[in-house]
Amino acid sequence: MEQKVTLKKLAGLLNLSVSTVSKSLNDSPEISAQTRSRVKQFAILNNYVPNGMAQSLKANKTKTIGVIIPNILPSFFTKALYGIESTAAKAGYKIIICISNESTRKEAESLRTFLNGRVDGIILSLAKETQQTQQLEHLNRIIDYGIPLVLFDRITHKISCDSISIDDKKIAEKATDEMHRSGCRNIIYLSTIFDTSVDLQRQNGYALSRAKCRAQPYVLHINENEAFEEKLLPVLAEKSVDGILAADELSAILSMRTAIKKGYKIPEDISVIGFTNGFMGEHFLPSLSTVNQHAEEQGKMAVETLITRLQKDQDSPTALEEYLEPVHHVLETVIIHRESTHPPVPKFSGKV
Amino acid sequence: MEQKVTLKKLAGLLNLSVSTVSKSLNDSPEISAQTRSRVKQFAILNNYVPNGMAQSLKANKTKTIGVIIPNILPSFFTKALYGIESTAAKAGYKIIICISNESTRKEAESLRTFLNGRVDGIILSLAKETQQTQQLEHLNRIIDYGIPLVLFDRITHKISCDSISIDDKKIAEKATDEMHRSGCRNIIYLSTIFDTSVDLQRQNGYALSRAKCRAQPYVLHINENEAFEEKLLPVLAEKSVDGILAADELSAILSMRTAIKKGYKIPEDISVIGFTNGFMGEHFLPSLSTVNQHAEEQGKMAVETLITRLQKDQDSPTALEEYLEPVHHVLETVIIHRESTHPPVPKFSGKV
DNA sequence: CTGAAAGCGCTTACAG
DNA sequence: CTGAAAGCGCTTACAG
Repeated sequence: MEQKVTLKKLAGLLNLSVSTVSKSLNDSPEISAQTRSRVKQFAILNNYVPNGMAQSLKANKTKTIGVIIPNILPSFFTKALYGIESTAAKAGYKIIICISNESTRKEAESLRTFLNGRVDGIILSLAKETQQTQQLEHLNRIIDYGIPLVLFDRITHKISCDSISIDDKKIAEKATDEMHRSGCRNIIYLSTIFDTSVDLQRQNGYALSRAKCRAQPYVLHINENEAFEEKLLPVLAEKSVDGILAADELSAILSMRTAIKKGYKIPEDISVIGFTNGFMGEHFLPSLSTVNQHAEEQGKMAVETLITRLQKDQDSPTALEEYLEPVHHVLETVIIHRESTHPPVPKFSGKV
Repeated sequence: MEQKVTLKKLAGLLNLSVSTVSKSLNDSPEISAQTRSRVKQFAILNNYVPNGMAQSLKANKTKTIGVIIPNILPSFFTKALYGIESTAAKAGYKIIICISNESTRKEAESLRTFLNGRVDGIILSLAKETQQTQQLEHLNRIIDYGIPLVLFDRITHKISCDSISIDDKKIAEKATDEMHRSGCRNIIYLSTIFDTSVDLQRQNGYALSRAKCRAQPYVLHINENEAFEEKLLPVLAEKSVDGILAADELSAILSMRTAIKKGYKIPEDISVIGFTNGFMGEHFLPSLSTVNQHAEEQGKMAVETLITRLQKDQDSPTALEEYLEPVHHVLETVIIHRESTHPPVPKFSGKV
């Protein structure tokens, strides 16, 4: 391991000034073509790599994005992260990732460390606890600080920043409608992610659909540490359930598993629609009909929105920034029909 | 968004020198207790956050770790990343993550950007292409540069650095042995990650076990874009397959799925053991018996090993470093028996 | 106990 | 076309 080679060292060896070397490497027209190429060759020869910390300090930007997600194991977040990483990489940005583990404290801590100038902007999906308690001071601090923030999936409109989401309410309503049209009469809503914004929206959409059919909505919340069988099976029996809208992939799979083990047939006895389009649902037997949340696309949009914001900040004086309204991207979603539901029945279109 | 508050600004407002303010905030005993607390209070009042870039530049360390993984979607890597993130966070390190997408070029590019001093050390699992072609120059460059590198899971011993892995050969042999003892006679080896180090090791272990039974090994490689049914079903029929050792979770699930759809019963007709302990295998019907690769633990060990190395580097003069031999941690693994295999038959222990 | 100065490795107006 | 100087925001020997 040799001593680190710096501009200064290069300059010494070349008998040039640090400025000239720096300008040459940055291809400044100020410097003669000859010197430029000489310096560049010499730099390569010496394995020179500019110090990113010094560059960032000088330029006051880091070309890195801070990403905070509540959890990495559900495939929605894994895929979103993939979308974020690949889009950021293409744009020349690095990503620093933090997992809040659904805890507001951890979320706030990660956010605080991002105040130190290591990231140009932040992409975040809120922790369950944050959405439950609505403690948002740590987010507002970031905004006050002037660090661009983009929320995705688990968002809030109580703070002023860009966001990416899907229309959870609308698609949940549609999914419930479709199950109803295919013959399901006793559809329940099942969730393990209760009190998140997405859960609430999906629940609303579900309730709306039920109301249209003058059916009583039934919402079942199961904790991750609770026994699925114990909570689910009594409900299936009592309510003669023939349709389940599950707010996340895991609970969709677990309910199919539980039902099948008990002797129910899917979709003959019970139809199931889940959220997120992950491997688990795709490869289960029967494969899961599901709302495609476009996880990767959400990640991609989050990065693009953030970068756009960063560029605007750069162009316009800080005062102008107040005029830049937050943008809220709502992605179109779609239901992927697979084996856990009956074939979809077309909507009655007599009116048209 | 106010102007950023710096030491200089603080010093101006307090009528103190920058040095005194800096020392106070760092609780230097040089400064009187009174001044210290006055400065600290004032700093909090002004929402002062030290600039991390400047600190890193000065200290020549960043408290961040670069992580390069080939792919983020397979649950092994998702879980490993989780282990890395949580362990790093506990130790006060941030992680920058890059996904090589199994490409040597991308791996090398990410590695090159890590040369710029943004990370203190690197954790990496090799891209498939890198393992196939054995191009390792980009890794050696990192070593020459003196940046500590820890390899995990997909490792190589051709470069001199720390590594974390499991004994893939031994556990594959054991898994095959167990299927044999439970009555399987025609066990095949199935993989979609061929030519990785782990695939080769598992194949070796499998072959060893087959040899002990004087049985012919049969290795089936399927590409991700190939139709699973077309490749697998003929083999199942021709070879009267009654056992499958699958080198990854996805191919284990896909083979169960394919076999079940064709009318085979699992484990009655065919036993299946997979690798990685992920949700998909855990919740499939039947649930998958699998080798626990301790993904999270590997991630954790990788971070701990790296941090140990960083501390050694700090303590010892560079010359001494040559004497610090690489350490290779090989984690103990275990087979988790679930529904895709017959209950394990105890090993014949007459010798004891 | 406090402060002036140098330096981490860069970039960039400004002089010559 | 080249270079000296200032500065990004910190820390830390060294003086006083």
